Amino acid sequence: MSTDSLQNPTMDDIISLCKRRGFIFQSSEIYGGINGFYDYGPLGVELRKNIKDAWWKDMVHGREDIVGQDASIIMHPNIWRASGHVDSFSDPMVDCKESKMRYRADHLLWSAVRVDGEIIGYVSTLEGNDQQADAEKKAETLKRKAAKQGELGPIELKEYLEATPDIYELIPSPATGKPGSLTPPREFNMMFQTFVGALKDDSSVAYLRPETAQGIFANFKNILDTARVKIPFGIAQIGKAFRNEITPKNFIFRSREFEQMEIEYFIEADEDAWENYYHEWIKTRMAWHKAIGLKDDRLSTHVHPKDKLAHYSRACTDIMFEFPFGVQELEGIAARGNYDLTQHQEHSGKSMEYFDDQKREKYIPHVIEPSLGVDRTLLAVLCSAYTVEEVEDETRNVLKFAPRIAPIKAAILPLMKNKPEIVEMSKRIYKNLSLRHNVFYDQAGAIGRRYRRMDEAGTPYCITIDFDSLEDGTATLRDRDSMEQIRIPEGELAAYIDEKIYG
RNA sequence: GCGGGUGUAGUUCAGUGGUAGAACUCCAGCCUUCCAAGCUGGCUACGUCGGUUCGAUUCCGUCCACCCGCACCA
Repeated sequence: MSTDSLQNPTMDDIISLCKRRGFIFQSSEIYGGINGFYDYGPLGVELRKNIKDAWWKDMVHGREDIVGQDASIIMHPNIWRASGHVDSFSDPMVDCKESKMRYRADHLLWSAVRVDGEIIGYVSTLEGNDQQADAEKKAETLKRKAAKQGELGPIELKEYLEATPDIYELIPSPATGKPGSLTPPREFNMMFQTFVGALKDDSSVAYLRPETAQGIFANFKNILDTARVKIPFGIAQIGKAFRNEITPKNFIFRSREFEQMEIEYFIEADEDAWENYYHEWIKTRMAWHKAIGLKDDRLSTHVHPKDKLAHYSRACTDIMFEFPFGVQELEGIAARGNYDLTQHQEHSGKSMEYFDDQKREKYIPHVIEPSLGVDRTLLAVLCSAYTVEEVEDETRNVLKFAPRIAPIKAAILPLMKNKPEIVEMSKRIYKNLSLRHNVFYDQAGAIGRRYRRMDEAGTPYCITIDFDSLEDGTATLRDRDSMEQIRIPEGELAAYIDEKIYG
């Protein structure tokens, strides 16, 4: 039987399949949907759970140096002041009414233009390498147009936020070069707000967490005191996070409610210690992505240039995946120094220091943070698994999931549904296997059709019971990818599937 | 937020100012010893609200959602 892989799937292919087979639905669909939210159906929830379980098993259970936790979604609002999210997540934006361009207010720079000390107008530019040169050039032009003689004063660029309201309308739009079209800075807060308690006032404002990481830092001391951990060690967490994105897009890739799998890995505070851990984590995480079935040739890394890093950050590498809509970030691995713990020590007034028995000294540990999106990973898994093959002039849709993360591990299919003995044996096998795996029983339709149904659900094994089974106690086990069949005694089915799933 | 496009069955698409049709899927039955077979029957749709009209799925507007650009993405 010859098989050929056809071209890569488009997002439409993926979305349509997700809907058709019950992986992912638009949230609140019967009410017209809600932008940026998605629901997981019967197959989706299994796939998602398996991905999370694989991560937890490999990163927590499979390692002696990492423990888990699960912090609440709503936490003390001061956590988000300490982390910087209250300030940095509310980016003030400026719109140009003329050109319809939108700018971050801290990226839009301006300066008064003085000739012999007298203000003759304003210039604006965008943050960038040549911002000063650009502004000075514009100032020259302005001076020439105004036909002014005299000495041009120095151009001192300031952020738009530093302008007073009466100056907003004098600053020219970078797009049009003319003043009068820029709006005042407007807040776009990315954190969802709610109120804790019955009273709706400023003192009861709380936030849905925009990341899970801070819940780990906030519990650092508790875990240090109870879990008998020693540097280096990590705390892992899987949980929902919420961001009120301006523009959610690309299906579940950027949604407003999503789930993260994060580790804060605490290490010595020496300035030269972090680099080894950092590179080790990049390797570990990259290997994990390949192990759950992401296509090797679609994975890559992106190293953040030093000048783009936050001031506290030592280094950051993203693991990228080639989605149908482009190469995008899957996971970020950041060396964050001890910024977060230090911030919480300052804001909470509680010590975040660790006493190192070996070194006989106290320090605030540094941290490496591998942070991964569950939904993005799931989408990458779907993109990697989706295969269209040509089989004897028919096309076959197959999701080639690694057996470990496949939603359904095996389907039990009686070859005929109107032969009681075959049905009885099939149900017995189904019941047995269902004790340890998510298996599926299907007796409707021709056998070929049932195989194809399972192919599109990504089920790695189909077990078929026929007349021979009644005679010799074996069943046919059909492999999803090769479509080849072998006969296995009923009693060995469970062990065979175990072996394939867990290695 | 802006510009453009789209919205009819589970999916992919036809079509109409007099309330709709296909293919595949799905369900039931018959048949069938292994890769979407056949036969019979069946379920299921005009995104929302409003306007025009005797009558709107169709024309117009609104909202919602999706897609493509732009901008944004700690």
